[in-house]
Amino acid sequence: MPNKKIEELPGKTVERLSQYRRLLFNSVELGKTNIYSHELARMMNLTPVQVRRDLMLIGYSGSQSKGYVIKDLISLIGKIIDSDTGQRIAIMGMGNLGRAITSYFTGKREKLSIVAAFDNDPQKYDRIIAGVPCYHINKLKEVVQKENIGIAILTVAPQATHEATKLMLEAGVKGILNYTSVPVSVPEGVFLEEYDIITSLEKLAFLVKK
Amino acid sequence: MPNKKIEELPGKTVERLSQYRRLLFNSVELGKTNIYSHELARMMNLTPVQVRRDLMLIGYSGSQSKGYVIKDLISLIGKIIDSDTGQRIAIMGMGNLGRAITSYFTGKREKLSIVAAFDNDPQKYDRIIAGVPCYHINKLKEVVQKENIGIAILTVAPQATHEATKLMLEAGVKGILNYTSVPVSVPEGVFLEEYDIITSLEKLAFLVKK
DNA sequence: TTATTATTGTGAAATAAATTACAACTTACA
DNA sequence: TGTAAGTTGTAATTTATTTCACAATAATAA
Repeated sequence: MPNKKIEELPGKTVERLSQYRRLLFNSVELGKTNIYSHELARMMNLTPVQVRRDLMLIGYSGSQSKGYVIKDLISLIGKIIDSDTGQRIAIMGMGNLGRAITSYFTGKREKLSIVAAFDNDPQKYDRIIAGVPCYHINKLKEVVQKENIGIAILTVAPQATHEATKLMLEAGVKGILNYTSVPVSVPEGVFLEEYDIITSLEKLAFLVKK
Repeated sequence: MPNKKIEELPGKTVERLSQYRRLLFNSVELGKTNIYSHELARMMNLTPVQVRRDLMLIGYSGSQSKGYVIKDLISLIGKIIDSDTGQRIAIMGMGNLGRAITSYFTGKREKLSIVAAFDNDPQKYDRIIAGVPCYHINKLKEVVQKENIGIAILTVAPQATHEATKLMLEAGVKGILNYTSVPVSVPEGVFLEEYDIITSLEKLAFLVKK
């Protein structure tokens, strides 16, 4: 029976679901049809019980003899984490990192597409970069609304972070993925994920040093 | 009084310390000498009590009237998270993402430096890219040991992830920052941080959809 | 001097996430 | 048939992290 409160899934579980699905795609390509919790666990560097608990939370049941049916599981994870209509994404700042993320990402997910980029460098706007049309930021609100963009990825220079965030929020995006080194704030109802390379490296350096 | 067990700081606290320090550098440049927990909290999108607790955990005390002394705090955070001798880092895979990270990072931290890159594309190895010497992977072990590299950043293609990890572990790195979309495993005593763009976006899309 | 306000420091409680322990089921096969 | 091995599902516990509640302190102004 599916969980009554699927929207209350732990954040960590949601992250792992995304990764399970990716590994399951690979397994399908290798011709597998079923998979055990311990196989998924080993691929992800987790314990089998963690895998089973995550799947329990989304209401999926396997069989004791065959484990989980891969294609059903892929499809259920899709129902839970994908938006029905697809999510449209904008990338703010077409520097090295912006371009790298755009090329890396494009075409990887049917339900998630980067449909616009913004920059204020004349070398960049009014052309197509990494397969995505790049606009001057004075067109931001118009494009975000016309293209129905719900998520923004920030890859601008540190000093431009707050202005970029402000523009995106005014244009109405509901989620921000911040890759700059500057923390940002968002109002109630908007979601934020922040990943900063320097922080990650400093944390690792701390752990290694101990 | 400094915490007896500084090496048992919560991981989240370590991450925030890195970010506090960065914001404190900015504040110093703006001419500030002291700062209150609520100011730091607002800049980081946290509660003041969380800031105070983090500082408590590292054994730093402020004053009720003046708050915290910025330069002392910067220096204490440095003592805790920086390695005395500095940490040397290698980047594995000089594609778009590898180059973007290298250029973004270079020179940002005195105690952390990217000193080598590895790739197996003849267009890339045996030259300097983004300011860093790039070697063929058959020189990996030699260079890692000679350069005393303790941390590796993985930015290779998905299918190369496991081989890249294996080589780095054999060469003796103690920390891996994995930016590929493939989960990796590390043995006891090696630290791992994983950040995958697709997972982050899928998580955001899930949150936005709710 | 005393009350008021703003701050830090921290024990205790609440919340989030991972792990343990084990019941229940299925298959293989002695 | 019975039992051993391997699996899933989940309650209970443990661990990690955040938040609440409030005591203590310092500065300010009545």
